[in-house]
Amino acid sequence: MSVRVRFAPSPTGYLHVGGARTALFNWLFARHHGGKFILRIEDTDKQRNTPEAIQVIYDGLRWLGLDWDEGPQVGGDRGPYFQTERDPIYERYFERLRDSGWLYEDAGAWRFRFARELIEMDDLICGKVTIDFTNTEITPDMTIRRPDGSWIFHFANVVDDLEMGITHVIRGEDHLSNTPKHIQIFKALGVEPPRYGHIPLILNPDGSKMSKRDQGASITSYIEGGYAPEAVRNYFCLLGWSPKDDREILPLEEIIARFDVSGINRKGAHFDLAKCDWFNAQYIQQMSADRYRELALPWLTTAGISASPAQLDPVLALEKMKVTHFREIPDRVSFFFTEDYPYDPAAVEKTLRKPGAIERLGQLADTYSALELFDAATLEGRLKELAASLGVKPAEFIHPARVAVSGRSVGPSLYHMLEVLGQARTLARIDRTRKQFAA
RNA sequence: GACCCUAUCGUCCAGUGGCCUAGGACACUCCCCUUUCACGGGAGUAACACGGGUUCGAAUCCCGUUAGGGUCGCCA
Repeated sequence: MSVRVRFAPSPTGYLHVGGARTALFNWLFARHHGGKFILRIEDTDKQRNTPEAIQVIYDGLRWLGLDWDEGPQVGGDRGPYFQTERDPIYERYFERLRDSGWLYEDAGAWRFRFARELIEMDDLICGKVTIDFTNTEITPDMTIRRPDGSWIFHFANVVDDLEMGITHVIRGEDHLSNTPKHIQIFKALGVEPPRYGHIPLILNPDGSKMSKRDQGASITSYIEGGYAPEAVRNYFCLLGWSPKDDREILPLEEIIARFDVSGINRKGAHFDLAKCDWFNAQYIQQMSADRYRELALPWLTTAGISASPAQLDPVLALEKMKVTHFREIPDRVSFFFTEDYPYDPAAVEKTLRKPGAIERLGQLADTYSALELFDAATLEGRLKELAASLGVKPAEFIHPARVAVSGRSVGPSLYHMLEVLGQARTLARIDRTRKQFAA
């Protein structure tokens, strides 16, 4: 029997990291086993059910690279994939249950009469769990249909999993206590329930339950925060799962090959954005120039910077080892793309106003204007020679030069920065700076 | 409150009875590299929740306690 798993979010207007991680584990499970990953939208809560809220789910999953084999937008022969469109199916199962005596009416609502017995389940992650249904006080019967005819989650969820041929239900631990109830319905229907695996929840750094407002809780915050999806996905994979060999940066193909539900931890994981940031920086460092530019481009465009790949790549390369989030890039490289860059007042005060600084800029410009080869190594050699010949430290030239051409006291390696800037622009910038800050 | 799950450095993981004076990573501190900021390299601080068993031997198995989380809806 081939594996069929599903991610069944309800549209709430955002995609929670916990949900995304659940989707990711289902997806990995499906890909590992060559099965199907199905997306089903549990949109029975009419108030929150908006096109925008559903779009957020699509966007989040697609961003993380979690493509679904069946579901909205891609179709499939077990649809429809929106619960609001599955009424006739629920009706059919409802009648079946009612006619075989499992249901009874109570104040207009329909309730499912639990079998009063012990329900044993063998969870893929938590192991054997037994729930005692013999006490009606502790486990009262369950409503499955409201007086207005609408369906309760437990019922619709079970019917959908059954109808869609779901073989493994991998979901958050918050459903662990619900599962025996679901198994009861499967048994009443005379159907073998799927295998269940409950993954631990993701907690805030302080151990509290992560909710909407918490930092890093929403997938949108990663999309808008300048993260590389492959980095975030890699970090999420390691939240509750590991390859067992201490490696952390892993290519997706390898994760798919090694992923296994039995390797999922039973302990809730505290979310650590600092580590997620580290993954992002690592991925950026190891990224191809094309991918790096591709991810940087939207940020540059938004900042009003437009240039050809040929112009962009050398500049971006200068910052590759320093960037943690793509959103930092426009600010880091802006001075390359305008001659009207601002001078940081603190840098001016500390460096350009230093006695002799402007004069040294003139000496450096003289040296550099004579150069025929304007590459980093030459630039460094000449600057150091110049400093030595005048008996001053290279820093006396380096710092003013940096401020002169960039307006800042921090930035890329000076010589590489000048090489990328080119001789003409370098000399023009030094010249203009000298005039502007001449004593 | 009842029921269920869980319990190794601050955090994420490794560890499934002897290889553990507990390993890796993030974060933090220090050093090196670098006359910027980073990257990189090196070093360091830091944990088996507690109490009982079982065993020649326990982080690993059992019981209890404590703590954390989850579920108890005509929400999903």
